Amino acid sequence: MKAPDDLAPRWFAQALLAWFDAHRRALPWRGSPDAYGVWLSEIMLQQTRVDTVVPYYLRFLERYPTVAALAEAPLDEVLGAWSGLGYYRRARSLHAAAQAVVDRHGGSFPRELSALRALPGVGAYTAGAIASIAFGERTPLVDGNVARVLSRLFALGDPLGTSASDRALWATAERLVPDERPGDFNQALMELGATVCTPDRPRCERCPVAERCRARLEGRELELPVPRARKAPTRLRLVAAVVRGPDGLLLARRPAGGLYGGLWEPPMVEGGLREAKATLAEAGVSLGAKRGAIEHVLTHRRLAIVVHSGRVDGTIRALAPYEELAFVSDPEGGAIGLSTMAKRVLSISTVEATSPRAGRRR
DNA sequence: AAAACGGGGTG
DNA sequence: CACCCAGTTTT
Repeated sequence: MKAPDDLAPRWFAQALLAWFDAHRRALPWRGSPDAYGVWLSEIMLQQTRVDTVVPYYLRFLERYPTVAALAEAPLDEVLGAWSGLGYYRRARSLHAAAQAVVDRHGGSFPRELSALRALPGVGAYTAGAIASIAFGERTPLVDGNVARVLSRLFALGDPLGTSASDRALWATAERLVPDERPGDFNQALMELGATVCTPDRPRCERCPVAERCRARLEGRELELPVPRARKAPTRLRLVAAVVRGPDGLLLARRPAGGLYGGLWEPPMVEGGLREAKATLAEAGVSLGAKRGAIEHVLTHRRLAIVVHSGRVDGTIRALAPYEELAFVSDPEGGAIGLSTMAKRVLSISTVEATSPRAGRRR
């Protein structure tokens, strides 16, 4: 694979850095970045927008000022602070990585790419971000923004997400990243993608490198990058039982791996009402009146959830695949992890209690 | 190499 | 509604 050389790396870095110095957004993790802050922000920013991350980042930093403080916190509390951010495995990895930094690196982050890469939740992108931004190492990185910018600049036509595309993008990024200010350069590339070289309406008139952008010169900026093929989301029908007892709400904890791993929710089972009734009965929960229904949409899944009230008959028994069932007095207090989906199910039954006609929200 | 993994903003 | 976001991990 021949590296494109129609764009001189030095000129490119100079133009991009000058633009970045004039147009960079003021974000809470910028300024004088330490490895802990960079790492925390980068984990949160994985597949998550800047505006969404900012309040979580500030809250985390206040609650866990150091990596040691985070390492000592209970996992359930960290999941509680993460609730609503999504991709909950990140929170579990965050906690495990904090403990690894304390146990294996004496409480300070390593600066070698391989050591960073070995931390849970840290892949090629995040390792490159920490190494370049926090430690000034000449390390490339490729995220969604960089992929789009480079695809257009060099007219890279491989569909995103393929190994061919990955190879070309990382090789290109590696060639461009300068010895001086590699962290600023990487952030500038991402900033350009986020604010100028946007997916739908690129503002080429504001782009500092438009004069040497191949896609622009060929009038193909809207055709690149070629998106990866998308699979239709699978549909899932679920029945949820909202059980209120004297000690609070009956919640179930999901298994650590997989969807909503480690989070709590009202017990729910897959399938139709008849099937759900039988399964829940085995766990000692009997289903009452229907309270409403919601549809919760994920990237690759559509959950149709019918919400019933429920009652415990005698003793509660295990309910697969949940790890544990327990009555919780203050589910949204932050002591445990609760997904937005679970909160919606709970709000349905709460709203329903005072206003019987309330159906689907949003 | 492909699929799983959340949630929300945007046009 | 479709797309996509400062990706990583597992299969």
